[in-house]
Amino acid sequence: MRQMCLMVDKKLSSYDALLEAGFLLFGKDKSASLADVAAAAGVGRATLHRHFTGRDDLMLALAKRALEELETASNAATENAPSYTDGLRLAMQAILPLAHRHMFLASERFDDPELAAWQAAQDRETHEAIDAAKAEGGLDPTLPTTWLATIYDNLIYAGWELIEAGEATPKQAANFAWRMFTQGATK
Amino acid sequence: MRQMCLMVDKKLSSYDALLEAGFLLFGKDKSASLADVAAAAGVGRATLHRHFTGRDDLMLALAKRALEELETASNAATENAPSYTDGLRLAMQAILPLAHRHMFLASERFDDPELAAWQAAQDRETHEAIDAAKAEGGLDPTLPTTWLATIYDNLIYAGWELIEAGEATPKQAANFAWRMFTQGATK
DNA sequence: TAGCGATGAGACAAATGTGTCTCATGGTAG
DNA sequence: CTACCATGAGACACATTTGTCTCATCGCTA
Repeated sequence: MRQMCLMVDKKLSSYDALLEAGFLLFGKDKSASLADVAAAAGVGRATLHRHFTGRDDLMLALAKRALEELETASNAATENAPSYTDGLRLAMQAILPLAHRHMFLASERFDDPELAAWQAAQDRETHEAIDAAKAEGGLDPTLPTTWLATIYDNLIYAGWELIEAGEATPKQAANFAWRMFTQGATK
Repeated sequence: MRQMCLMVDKKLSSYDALLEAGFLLFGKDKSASLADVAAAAGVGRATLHRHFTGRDDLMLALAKRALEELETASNAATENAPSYTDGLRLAMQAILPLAHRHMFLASERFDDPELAAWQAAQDRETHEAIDAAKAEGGLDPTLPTTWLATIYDNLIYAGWELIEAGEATPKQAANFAWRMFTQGATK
């Protein structure tokens, strides 16, 4: 059961190695022990506790890092998008391969105002993009924005499942998810 | 943290009450303790161990019960379906409200030949229905059946999320999920 | 009534996860 | 070189979970 060897690149700092190991192990099993995470990071158990007070603190740091990565990838992909509709497509393409890194966090409950505010801002941005895409004619304006946002997220997850199962390449999965989104959500 | 009172209808047998409690608690938190499950079932901890050898055995029983419920609901909904396409629609409608009962099992690894065979049979049935719907013209035949099956499942989950969030009624969610599926997957 | 079977309550030990502490080591900056 | 700092290893105590066992109780049946 134990991870006996290094699973994470040595070049990383202890802090980053611990986060990487967290994504790796908690992604497989959210109840992995902190000892396993430390071992996978190639650091001692004490060092984990030097950086994080405990499990909750580590989870919170993972959530913030995930949100950070998501935002970075999304912004980079959409900065030159010619339209909001294209922006949604490009963001989906960029986010899809990263989805597995933060999927295990979805069912987690965090009690952190900073994270909550950040997440709310992300949600608002997505909703605004969807509303703008509606105005552009890319999406059916009679469909509630919350419905479309939920579908958008779940199509990303579905695409990742296809990649994970070896059924599709990242490009194929992204194209398919986008096709389902636009064809399904146009009048 | 403990569940001090009965959470499950008294009319059930101990075995069924334990399964109900399992769906309820593991649905919220897959790492809930067996003591909590027993308490929620209104049953002593020893009785749980009289019915199940341990956590894995209980999880396996939950998986089998979930598959059973799924099959029953799906068969009842589709027995008079005029076409395979309609069958997929009716099955989606029937399965959607039950989805949350077995979603937590999706990320579980089972090592049971009976369950594996049963699950494979269900999968085969779904794939056959999708292939038949393609032949009927309801779905784009150039899309891989595995892709469509993955999307079908994820749209069901998305629909359940909408219900859970209070954003849509079961009927609305089912209609929306079906719209996304057919419009997205037709040529 | 007497006995049988299922059960709840609780005691118990073993295993695991967790948080803290100490000590020796190795690298780095002054 | 020397002092400092982060670290790995390991010891330790504590809490939780889990599996087993015993015993008294309750409902039902012969």
